[in-house]
Amino acid sequence: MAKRVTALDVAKTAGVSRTTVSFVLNNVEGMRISDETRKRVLKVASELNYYPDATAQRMAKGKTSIIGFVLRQEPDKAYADLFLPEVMRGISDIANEKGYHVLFTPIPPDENNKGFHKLIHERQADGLIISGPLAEDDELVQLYEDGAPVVLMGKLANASIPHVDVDNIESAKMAVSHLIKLGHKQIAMVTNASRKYTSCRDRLEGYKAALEEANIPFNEKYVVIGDRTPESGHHAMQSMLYLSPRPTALFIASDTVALGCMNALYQNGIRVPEDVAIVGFDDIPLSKFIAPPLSTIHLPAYGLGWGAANLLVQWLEEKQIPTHEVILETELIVRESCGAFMKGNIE
Amino acid sequence: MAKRVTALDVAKTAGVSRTTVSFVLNNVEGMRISDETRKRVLKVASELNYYPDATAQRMAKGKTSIIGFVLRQEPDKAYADLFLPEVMRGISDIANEKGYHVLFTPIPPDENNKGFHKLIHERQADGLIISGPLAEDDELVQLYEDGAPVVLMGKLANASIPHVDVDNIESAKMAVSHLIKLGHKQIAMVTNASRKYTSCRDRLEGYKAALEEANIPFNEKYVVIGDRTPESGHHAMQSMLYLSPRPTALFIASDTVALGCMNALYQNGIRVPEDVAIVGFDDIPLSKFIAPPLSTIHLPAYGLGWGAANLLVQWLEEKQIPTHEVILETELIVRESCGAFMKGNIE
DNA sequence: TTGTATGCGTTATCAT
DNA sequence: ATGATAACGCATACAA
Repeated sequence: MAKRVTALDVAKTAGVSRTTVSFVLNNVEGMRISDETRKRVLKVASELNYYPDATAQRMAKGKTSIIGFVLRQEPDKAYADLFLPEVMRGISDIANEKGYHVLFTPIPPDENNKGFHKLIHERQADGLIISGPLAEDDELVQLYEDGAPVVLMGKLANASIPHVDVDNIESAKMAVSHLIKLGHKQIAMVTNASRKYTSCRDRLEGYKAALEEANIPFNEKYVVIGDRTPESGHHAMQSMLYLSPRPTALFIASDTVALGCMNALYQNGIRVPEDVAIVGFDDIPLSKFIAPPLSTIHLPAYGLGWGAANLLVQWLEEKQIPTHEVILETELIVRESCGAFMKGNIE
Repeated sequence: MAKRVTALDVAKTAGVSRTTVSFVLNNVEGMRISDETRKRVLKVASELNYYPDATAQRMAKGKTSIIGFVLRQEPDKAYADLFLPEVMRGISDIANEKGYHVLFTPIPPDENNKGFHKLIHERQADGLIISGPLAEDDELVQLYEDGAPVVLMGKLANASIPHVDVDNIESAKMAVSHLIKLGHKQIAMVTNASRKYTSCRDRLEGYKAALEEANIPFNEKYVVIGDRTPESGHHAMQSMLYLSPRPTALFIASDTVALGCMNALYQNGIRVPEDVAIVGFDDIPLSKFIAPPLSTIHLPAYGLGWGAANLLVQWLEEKQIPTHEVILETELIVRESCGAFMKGNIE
């Protein structure tokens, strides 16, 4: 590879000092530089194909202009979740706009090395977006309390770390209430993730709240743990087939998991929505394309990524902790899997 | 945030010089350092919570230890493709193992700024993995010829840039031949992407080759362009419904696109595989979970990411261009959508 | 075995 | 308006 062109080379060729080059290229205010020199410097820089060295810039400026996106899940699960790509798109868009780069880093929850600390203390990134925090995560809280710019997607129970989230409780309740309104009483739930994640706990709580409101007794046997993948949904469903009475409706707190559930039903000749009604959660891009199209709770995936990145950048630029909580709206999307459009039902 | 702890702080507290600290922490060979000092330095470093500053390290070492992962697609399409996450997992795994970080950067194909050059010349990364190259991409070729470490996922027509890929022609042929073997003669194709991408051209070529081998005339009307998203598949399918004679089988060169096609069929009451047989391409993780489970060509998504990252790291470490071509195996996965298991068909 | 001195390519502060 | 120079934190060749 050709030798690097430095600012000094530009300065020499243009017959000015390094400083002047820096001023021109960075458009420093107040420094009135003759139009002629300015033009000459710009011309030379372009001719020499000069690009400032990012590392040196970081060194001098004391900031990396990198935001880290941390996935707090086992890699196989992190990547199976079809929710992820849209989130990344949201993050990328803001980063792009504000001149940041995105470092992508999966850190499994069981890793005992100090993954977060390392990222921040080594200055790999100026700040972190943490996706899917555990309900308890001391290391994370510690990091925040040390003053590190950390923003969450999802929330942490007992800490006021800035975060972007949806109202998981209310959204889950909305889904289940819809099923109740359609006349169902035996409503089971498959969770989106293991119980150690906040999002799982909250959606479960919403499920319970809806039942309670309708005076339907809660039955522990009607709750099965799904864990982010279609495979886990398939498993969950299998175990539910032998329940008696068999549920007439399912609230599945993740569309990705729901795919696996529906597959298990398909294999067993159980029809959706005729034999069992389903409402999912997330509204992943392909929910509308599967057969039958999935009724679900729409989550603003792009918005979550966008919002988290925005919060973080704000923090970094203004050097003070931004709004602590941003809650985005969700929406019930009625398609076919819940049976609302079947003959006999209104609408 | 607490003031940074530098190597100098560690040296002072331990009562040694900066150099010694550096030697101990980097385990430099040949420098016999007394066990006692070594231990003391290590202890102090740990007590002071010292982490070397990555930026400074980069500066001194002249390398960033970052590999860039570039998506050469319109963002909305890049993220819609369900093939992506597994690729990223493959890249992350290698990067993790070899001590690299991954910079994630979508660069739309129509962008006229020199996206690649910038990344390399600014030294944002030591090398780049480019996903989904266009058939012609002068800028990319230029970069490679300048000696930049660039590895492709997919291949470029007229350049010998190192790449990891599958045999798209042969794989597509395998898919179509399977449909022919099942007795189909009216076989249409929906492409995976627009014609400017190499992968699209090659899969189309494989489709033609299979037809030719079976003496089935090629019909231009039977080829419709899909473009990475379910939406595009839905569109493509709509336009195909009015074809006469209507195809009895479909080769869809992307499972993601196939989802949209199947949805259009579903809406029109056309059954798969009874009315139309389908073979997809990619074997995205959820292909086995949709209804009916999708027969498809399995692509080693994880392996492609892993392989590309591996090639790049090799290049960076050994400072010479690695093997120019790595071709991974594909496999026909027979599920239900192709109708091979229907009554009347053997197997 | 350990310490000294220099370079990496910028930015930014201070003179001129 | 422009130029000299320090500072950023680390690695390393060289000296002791």
